[in-house]
Amino acid sequence: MEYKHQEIEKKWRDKWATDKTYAAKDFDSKPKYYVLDMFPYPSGAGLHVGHPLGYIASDIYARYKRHKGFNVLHPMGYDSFGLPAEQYAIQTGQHPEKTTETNVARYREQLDKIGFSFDWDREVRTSNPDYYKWTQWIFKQLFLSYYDTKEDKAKPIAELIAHFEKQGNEGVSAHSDYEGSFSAEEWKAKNEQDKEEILSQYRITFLADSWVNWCPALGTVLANDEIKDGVSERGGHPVEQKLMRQWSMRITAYAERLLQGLDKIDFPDSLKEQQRNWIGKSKGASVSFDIEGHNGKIEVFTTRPDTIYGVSFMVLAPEHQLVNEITSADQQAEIEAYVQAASLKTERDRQADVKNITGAFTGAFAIHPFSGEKIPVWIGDYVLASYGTGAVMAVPCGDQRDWDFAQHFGIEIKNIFKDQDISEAAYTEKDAIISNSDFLNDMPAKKAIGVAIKAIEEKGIGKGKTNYRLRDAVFSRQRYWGEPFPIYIENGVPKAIEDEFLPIELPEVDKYLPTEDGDPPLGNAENWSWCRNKKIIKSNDKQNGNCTWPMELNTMPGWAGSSWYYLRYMDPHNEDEFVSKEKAEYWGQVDLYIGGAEHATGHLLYSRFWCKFLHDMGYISFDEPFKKLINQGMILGRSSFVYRDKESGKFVTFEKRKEYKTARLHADISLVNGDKLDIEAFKKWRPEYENAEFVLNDDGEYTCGHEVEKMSKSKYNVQTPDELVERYGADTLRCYEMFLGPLEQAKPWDVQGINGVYNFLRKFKRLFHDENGQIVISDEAADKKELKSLHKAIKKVTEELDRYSFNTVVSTLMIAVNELTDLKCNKKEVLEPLTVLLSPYAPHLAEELWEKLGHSESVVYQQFPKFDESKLVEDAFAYPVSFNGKMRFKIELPTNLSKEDIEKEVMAHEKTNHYLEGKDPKKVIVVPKRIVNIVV
RNA sequence: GCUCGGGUGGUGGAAUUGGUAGACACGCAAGACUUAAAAUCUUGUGUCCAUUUGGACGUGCGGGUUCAAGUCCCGCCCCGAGCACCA
Repeated sequence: MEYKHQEIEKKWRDKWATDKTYAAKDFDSKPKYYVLDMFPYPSGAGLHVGHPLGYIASDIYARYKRHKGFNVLHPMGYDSFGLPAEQYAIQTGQHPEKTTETNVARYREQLDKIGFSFDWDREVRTSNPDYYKWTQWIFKQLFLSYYDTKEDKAKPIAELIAHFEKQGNEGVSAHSDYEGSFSAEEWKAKNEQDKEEILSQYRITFLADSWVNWCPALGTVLANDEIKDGVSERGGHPVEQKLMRQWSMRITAYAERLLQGLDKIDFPDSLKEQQRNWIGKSKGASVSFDIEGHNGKIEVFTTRPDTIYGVSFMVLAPEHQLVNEITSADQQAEIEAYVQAASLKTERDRQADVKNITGAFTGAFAIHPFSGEKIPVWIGDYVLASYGTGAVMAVPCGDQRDWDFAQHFGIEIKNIFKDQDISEAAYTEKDAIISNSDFLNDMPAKKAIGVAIKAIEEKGIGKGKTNYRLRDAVFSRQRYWGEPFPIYIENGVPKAIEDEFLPIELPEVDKYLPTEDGDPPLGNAENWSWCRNKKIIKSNDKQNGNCTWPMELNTMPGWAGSSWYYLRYMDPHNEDEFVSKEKAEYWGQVDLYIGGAEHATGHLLYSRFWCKFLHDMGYISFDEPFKKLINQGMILGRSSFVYRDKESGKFVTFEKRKEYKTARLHADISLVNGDKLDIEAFKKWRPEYENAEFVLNDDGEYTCGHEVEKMSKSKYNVQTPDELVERYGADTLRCYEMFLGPLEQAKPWDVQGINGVYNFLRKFKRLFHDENGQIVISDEAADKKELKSLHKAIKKVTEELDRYSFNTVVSTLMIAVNELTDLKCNKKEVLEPLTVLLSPYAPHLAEELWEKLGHSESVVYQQFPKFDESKLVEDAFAYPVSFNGKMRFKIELPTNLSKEDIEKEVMAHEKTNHYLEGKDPKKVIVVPKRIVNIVV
């Protein structure tokens, strides 16, 4: 009897599409459940078997929840703005939209073959104007808001302006870089540019000159999370620091809430840890040091104010503003040379150079605020301009870097720790007793921190302060294929374009490279400018020249569209709102979110940030987007290698490779079966191998070497799902990908075991048929053994799915099928629920069998079978688990029995009696729930 | 260096709260059906000792708690991931 998976799967795929079987209903009496996948960037390479892993898991869960009576939202879309399509456009001139269209079509085709229960009517694409209209709109809300630190939420900037007009910036509690003060009159007297200069220091998205990561090779700026090890994450190009006028997001305003919010969401520990790390909260104090002979002060941040008497020098970052002012004449040349050298170093050089201690003395001295001592002021690139205040008070006895610096330059190292030896290294633990420190003497360090902060505050030289490592995120990119900003620049002042003109659609350009003036690609668009009559002029209308303002030429980064897409799925066709309040209220948070761990500090942090903002503005009622997150592990490729003798050019089998001088070459995995090379296929693979010669092993075969690597085209180790779907069917692929191991774990792809899963499905199908392929389903009542098998499976599958253990479910079903096959069970009473159990994993086959059972309605609408504990009791048995003067028995019994019931059960039970035969049970002791101690 | 994971047969991996370690599957071996191969089916498969019944040892290493430890506690070793001049 054949398992015609292709036929079956096509039939149901078509039916589901026609019937819109998986459409999610807005508003339903059923409870809602929202299962989301991280939407893909549609790349030209298509899907390999690693991509659908997470989608399969989420699909299984979505189907399970439907069976459990939930109204499930399970959508899919595309993160379709991005670099590859643009680079392809630069090379070929093909519009990225076209490339994207093609790739999306291919993705869709591949996805459809795997039998996902997506509600495709809700598909979104970030590059679609109907979608990015709302990305632009949200951007505007951010632009038109500031963060009130007293109410701890974002508020409209109009309220801040009203405040300025009434009483200047006095009494303003806002997250801002602005430090000056002004009265209402002074505010009103300012011109528009000056006002904006100040406002931009309050806005949540703002345009400002800031130090950014500039990647010359990509021709764009990058956010911190787009840089790994000092080079761009995409392409690995060097990155340098540059002062540029750029859009940024004041995510730092949300640092504390982003940190606190982690406690109420169910994310993997490692990911939470990464976010905590990224936010990098540290508590301490800011302290100002006077400078001898100068008005300025050096402000430092320290986590160890208790060590203030250990300060023996100060270090400023080379970029620090004061460096020029305070440098003495005789140190001028040295300092300038050092600053110059530091500015030439890329981020990467600087990191690589950590062990090299460099610095220069400014010639200036700071005054110790307590002792009044003169402290030399140095500069050094181990102090980062971007963290804290860009200056540190150096305490060599308590900080290893300071210690190294002092040692290197022969600066004094004071010891302020009682009984600690600091001759070889700094003592960095916070458990020392402080000494040589005046009023802090004899205090344990932890106590001294508080006392020191109090003293600092009383003296008016600083205050207790919390610092965050998190930086504001650069929001503009010098690229074409992204969302245009809904912004024009009027006399140097950025202004938001009214909602009625959104979306601002991407203009056509004839080339996708920067302009000759160095403007971003949008600078190539003709008449890309804003007219006072509030329209982008389409024609080359010179006479409007005096009433048009330049448009913002940057586009938004990739994470703009992906920061809120989960909301759009709730209401994808709404033309008046990004999501209606009612629908956002109904669908609420994403209950289960599945995706890769690589977005830990990017997408997952930005989405949380935007969610909190939209919550603050009253658009949505929740302030965390994702309730539970699972990171699926990467599926790695198993590369195959052939070994070519460098002299003869012969290919040497793995066993004999050491006898020759060989070079290792990747061989396409489709030419290899169980490490044995298909020699004929290999010869045909590439023309240059046509006449290849081989040194075979003793069995006359060619064995390949192998290694586990990332799946990639260039390694010839890519397995596409398509070929497997064709050969084994989507149901097999789905089961097999789950069966491979725990979802979260990285695992090498190995097609060896797929036959086992395929056989399982065939065996499942065989329960319904006789040897001739005739349906044999019996209406007879199932016996106890059959029911036990079934209910064991129901119990386990339910428990396993409830704890997201997707891999073990397959085994459980296999066991059930094996048992029922042995029992020759063909009872409808058993097969019906069993089919529903199978349905999330192998939906096509389940539908087919469900139909064979005589049902006209889809199996999708069936309730998940309920576990009946009493069905297990019948077959309870006991066995001895240890003998040590006392005999103990483990007995399988329902867990809800009382101690007395268990005793009764044990005594009454046939098999127990069998074990106890000839013995006289005296006492039964219940240890844990299901374990019974019988003392004999 | 810091933080978080993780070490179980030839392989992928099972093992709720401590309770028959190695489920399930792959691979391998033997057998059945075949002229033969493939496919399929049956049986076996942690290691060691024993011809059998059986026994001993076994979850990275060393201790400990317990009637009972892969699981809990203490001390190490190794692997993976993330962060890292963050003051």
